[in-house]
Amino acid sequence: MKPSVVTIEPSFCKDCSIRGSSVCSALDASELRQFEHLGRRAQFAPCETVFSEEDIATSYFNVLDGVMRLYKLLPDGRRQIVGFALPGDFLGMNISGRHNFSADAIGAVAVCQFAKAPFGRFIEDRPHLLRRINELAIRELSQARDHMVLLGRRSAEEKVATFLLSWRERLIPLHGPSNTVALPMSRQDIADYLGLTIETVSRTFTKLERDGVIEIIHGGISLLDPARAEALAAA
Amino acid sequence: MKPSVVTIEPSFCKDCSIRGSSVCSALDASELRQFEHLGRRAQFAPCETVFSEEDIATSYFNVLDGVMRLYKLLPDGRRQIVGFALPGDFLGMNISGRHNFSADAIGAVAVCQFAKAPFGRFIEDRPHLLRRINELAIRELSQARDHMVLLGRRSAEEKVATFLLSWRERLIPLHGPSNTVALPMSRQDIADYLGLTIETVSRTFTKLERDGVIEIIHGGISLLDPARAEALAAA
DNA sequence: CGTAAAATTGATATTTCTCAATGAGAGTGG
DNA sequence: CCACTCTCATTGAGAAATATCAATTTTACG
Repeated sequence: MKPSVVTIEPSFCKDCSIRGSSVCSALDASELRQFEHLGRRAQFAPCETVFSEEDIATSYFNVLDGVMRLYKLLPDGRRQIVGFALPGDFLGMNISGRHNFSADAIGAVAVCQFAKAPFGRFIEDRPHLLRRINELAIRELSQARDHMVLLGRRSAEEKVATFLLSWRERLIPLHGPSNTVALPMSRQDIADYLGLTIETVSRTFTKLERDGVIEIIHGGISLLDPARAEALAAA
Repeated sequence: MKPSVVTIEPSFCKDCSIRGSSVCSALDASELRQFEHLGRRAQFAPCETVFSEEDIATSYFNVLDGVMRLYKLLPDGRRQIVGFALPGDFLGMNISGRHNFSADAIGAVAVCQFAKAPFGRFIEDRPHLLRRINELAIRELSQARDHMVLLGRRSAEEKVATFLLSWRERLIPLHGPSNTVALPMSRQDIADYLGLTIETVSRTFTKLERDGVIEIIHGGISLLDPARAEALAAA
C-alpha cells in the first residue's frame, strides 16, 4: 500500500455525482460555484486510513465514491465499527477539534475534502447550509440510536437480518432497488459493526442460507425471502 | 399517577438554573427576554411519560430539574435506554417531525417547553442559536458512538464500571465532584441502558462491592477505589 | 500454480440470560 | 406503632447464546 493521497485535477460541483445529496443540496447554483473552490478531490487506496480518532480534525469530507468504515478502538484492540460511510455522507463534524472515530477506505474511495477554516467561514453567513449540516447530524443521531437498540437488545440472527435489510436500503440511492445486496466490507467488519465475532456472523449467514432466506454470492448476498428477513429483523 | 402536566407561573430566564448551559447559553440578555415568552414551564410526576416515540413532535424541551430516561422499545417489549437526560439537556430535535425515542420522568421533572413553530421562527434569524443547537447535536452524536462501543464490545463488568464513572462525571456540573454517586434510576433502567439483564447488573454491583471498588449505599453508590474503577472501565 | 488471507465449520468454554426463590425497604391501613 | 403487602433488588442454579480455539476450505493475488 503506497501513500496515495492523490489530488485529482479540480472538477466541477455541477457535474458531481452527489450534488443533490450531502451538504451540497443546500446550495444554489451561484453558491455552488464559490463552493467549488473550497474543496479538493482526493483518492484513497483500499484499506488506507483517511483520518484517525484523536487526530486534529483539519478537514471535512464528502464521500464521492466508495465505502468507508468508521470505527473506534479500545486500548486492547477490540474494535467497534460505528458506521459505514457511502457516497453523499459528510464526515468530520466534531466539537473537540479532534475526530471522534477513525475512518478507513474499504475499497478505493474518492472524497471531496474541505479545509476546516475556509469551510467554517463559508458557512458563517449561510444559515441554510448550517441548517443542512444540522439536519445531517440529527439524522445520524437517529441512526446511532437505532444501532444502540440493535447492539444492546437483539440476537445474532436479528442483528444480521437487520443489517442486510438496512444495508440494502442504503444502497438504493446508489444502485436502485434490488434483492442482490453487495457487501464490500469483510465478515470481520460486519462482526465489528454488529458486536459479534466473525465466526458468529459466518454461522448466521450460513443458517440464513440453509433456511432459504438469503443466498451467499460472490461479494454479497441475494435476498431470496425479503418477507422472512423482515420478520427476523422486526421481532 | 394523576395527569399532572402542571404549568407553573412564568418565571424568568435570567433566574433560570440552566441559563448558562443548554441552548440558552447562546443568547444574550436582550434575546433572553424575548426567549422567555416562547417557553412555558411544565412539571412531570415520577414515571410520567413526557413524549413517546412516533408521536408528532410539537415541542422542544429543556430539562430544568430531575432526570429522564430516553428509550426505544422493540415490538416484543424489549427496551433499550438510549440515554438519560439531566438539567441542561435539550430534547426534541428530529427531522421526520416525529420523536425518535420515548422519554419518561424518573423522579419529578421540570422542563421548559417550547412550541415547535415559534421556536423555529426564533431560530430563523439567529444563526448563533442554530450553531449552538448543532453543537449539542454533535456532542450527543459523539456520546452515542461511545455508547455503541460499550454496547458492542465491552463485558458486563466493564459496562457497569464505565457507567458509574461517566454518570459521576455527568453529575459534576449539578452536585460538584464527589465519590458519592446518586443513582436515581432503577437497576432495570441501568440494565436496559447497558444492554444487560437486571440480574447481571445486580451481580456486577455486588462483585464490585466485594472487590472493594464501590460501596452500595441507599440511592446510589460510593466510589471507594476510583483508580480501580477506571482500570476496569478502560481495559 | 502456489501462497497468504479470508471465510467457514467444528468442538468446547465462557459469559450472560432465564427461571425461581429469597430478602429488604417504603408505604398503607388496622 | 406495627404487621402487611408491594415493589425492587439480590442471590442461586441451570440453560442458552455466543465466544474461543483449532482445523479446513475457499478465495484472492503475485
